[in-house]
Amino acid sequence: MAIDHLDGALLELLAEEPRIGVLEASRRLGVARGTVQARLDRLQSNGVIRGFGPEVDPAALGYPVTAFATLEIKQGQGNDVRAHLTTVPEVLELHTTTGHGDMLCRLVARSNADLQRVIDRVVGFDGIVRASTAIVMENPVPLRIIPLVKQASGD
Amino acid sequence: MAIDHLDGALLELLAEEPRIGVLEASRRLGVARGTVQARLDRLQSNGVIRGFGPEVDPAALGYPVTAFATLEIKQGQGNDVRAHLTTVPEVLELHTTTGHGDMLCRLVARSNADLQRVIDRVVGFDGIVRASTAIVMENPVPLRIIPLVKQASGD
DNA sequence: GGATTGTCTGGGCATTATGCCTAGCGAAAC
DNA sequence: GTTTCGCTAGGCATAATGCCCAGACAATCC
Repeated sequence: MAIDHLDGALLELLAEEPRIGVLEASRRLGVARGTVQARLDRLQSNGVIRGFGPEVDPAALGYPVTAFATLEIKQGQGNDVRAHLTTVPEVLELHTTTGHGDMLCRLVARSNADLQRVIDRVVGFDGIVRASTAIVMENPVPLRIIPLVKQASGD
Repeated sequence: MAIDHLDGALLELLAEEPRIGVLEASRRLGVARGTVQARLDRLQSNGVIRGFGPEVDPAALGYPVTAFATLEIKQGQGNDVRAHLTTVPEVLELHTTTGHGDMLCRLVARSNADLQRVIDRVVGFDGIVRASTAIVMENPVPLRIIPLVKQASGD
C-alpha cells in the first residue's frame, strides 16, 4: 500500500481536526471535493484508515493507572489464556511475542491497589506460569502515527 | 468522571459506526437530538473522548512488524532520551515505567531486517545502557476500550 | 499512431444534517 | 415550595452530503 503526498496531507488534516467534513477538507487541501472523497474511500478500503472511533481516555473513566504485564505461558495453553484475558475489561491490549511463550498485555486500573486486583484476576488462571508487571509513570509519547505517515508519504 | 448508561451506549454506538451523525445517533438511542448533542459535548470537555482521529494501520502503510523494546536508561538522562525517541517516526509510543530507570516503547518496522535498523537508531544514543526487544507475533486483543466503558457505565 | 483506463476538476441538484433557538415537563436539590 | 438541571419536541436558515454528469489530462496497451 503506497501513499502519496495528498494522502499524507489528508491524514494529517484529519488527525488535527477530526470532525472536519469532506468539503472543508477539500478547501484546505486545495483540491476538488470528489478527489478528497475518492482518496478517503480508497484509504478506508485499503485498510490504511481502520476507522474513526472515538479515542476514549481510560483515566477520564476512572482508570488512571496503566501497566504492562509480561506473561509466561505454559506450553499449549495459549488459546485458553487468550480467551481468559479477553474476558477481563481492564486488559486493553494483548500481544504474543517472541521469546519463551510470552505475552505482553496492557492493563488499566482504578488505583495502585486496584491494580493488584486486576493482576490477580489476570494471572489467576491455570496456563499462566509467571507474570512481571511494569507500572507506567509517564507517557512522554502517547500513541502517535503522524510522523510515520509523513515518512511513508515521502515527507 | 462518572459515566451513565446513556453515555456508555453513545460511546459504543460511536465505536461501531464512527461516521454517524448526531441526528442518526439520537434516533438509534431513542433520545432527543439535543440530548445526544449535550452528552457528546460533555464527554469531550470532560476529556473522556479525546478525539476522533483516524485510526491508521501501520501495516497498511508498509510497517507490518511491531515490537516492544524495554530500555534501561542512565541516571539523569531521561529527558534527553525522551527527546531522542520523539524524533524517531517508528517509535509509536513511549512510556516510563517503574523499575530500574526503564522505558517501554512500541516500535514498527518494514521487516524484521528493517527492525534492526530501527533498533540501532533507537539505542544509538548515549543515555541508553541496554535494550531488550520483543517482537510481536500476534495481536489477539487489539487496543480496545468498549469492555471498560461498559464496566464504567454500569454494564 | 490510436484507443483505453484512471484520476482530477468543476458543476448541478435533491436530500439531509447542522447550529441555534424557544417552550414545556419532570425530578432532584436547596 | 421554589429553583435548577436535564430531557423532549419542534422550527428555521444555512451548510454539507450523496450522487450524478461531462470534460481534461496522463499513462498504458494494442
